[in-house]
Amino acid sequence: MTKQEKAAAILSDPRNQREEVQALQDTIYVICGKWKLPIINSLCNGNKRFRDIERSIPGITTRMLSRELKEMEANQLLKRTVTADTPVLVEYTVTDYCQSFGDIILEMIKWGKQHREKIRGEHSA
Amino acid sequence: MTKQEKAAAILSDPRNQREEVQALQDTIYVICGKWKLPIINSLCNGNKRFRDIERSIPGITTRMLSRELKEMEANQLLKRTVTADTPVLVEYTVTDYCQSFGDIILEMIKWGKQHREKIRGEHSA
DNA sequence: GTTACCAGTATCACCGAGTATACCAATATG
DNA sequence: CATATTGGTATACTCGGTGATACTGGTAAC
Repeated sequence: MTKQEKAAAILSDPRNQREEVQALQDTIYVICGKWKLPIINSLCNGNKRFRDIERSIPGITTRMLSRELKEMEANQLLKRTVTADTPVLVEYTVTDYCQSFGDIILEMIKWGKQHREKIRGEHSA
Repeated sequence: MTKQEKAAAILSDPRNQREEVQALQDTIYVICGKWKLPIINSLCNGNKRFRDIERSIPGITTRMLSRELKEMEANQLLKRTVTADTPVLVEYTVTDYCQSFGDIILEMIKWGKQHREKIRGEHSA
């Protein structure tokens, strides 16, 4: 069974749909919002400091970054570490738990690029 | 190169960050929203007619269904077919392209289930 | 001719996510 | 001293996704 066949099978099996849709909506709930995945992506790119993350995500405001970081920390998707030296240094890192998102992020990046190409190609055609 | 290595390589390449954020946000935009997945679910369950889909999704309004169907058609996630007979018959079906979303959906289902387990485990612990 | 179904549109309104902008306390540099 | 950076908060605002409700134009059965 190929991945595609498996996908097709799951998508067309009525008996599992409720559970599948529930799991999907759980995942969507966790990642929804405009900035959570870009933030995870930025952290995975090696950014740890608040301003570094902010600069690495075009268009985000300090307010939204602050809010999202707080919420994601509460959801155990990332860890906030303060080194008590002066000047105070704050570092954000993704948790192991968050790393399990890696596969999804890659698939979504892949799909997003393909999609952009596809839609653009057909508009110009 | 393993999947993990590939992931690490992609996630740690700073040059592609803007493009990746864009791709991510595109994908998020396409699947987020309250009704898109339930609609795909309904279509996969065999519903094709507007009123059938509407009835199969508790709480959706004709307005939202209409809007979402239009948008998803524009994103080529589904196809709208009109048989010109009287009375006019309109049928919606998911496209092959929508099936290409399968990989992401599978990853998200997998993660959602894991997440549910994790949360449950921690609350009972 | 009244009621009901189909495939939608049209208006009005709410509300929360997201934006813009300014500000704060601390540290550092010159 | 002035200015800049870090790690954020506070306040006010906008905007679009969503909801509620009503309506249209056609077909059809009773």
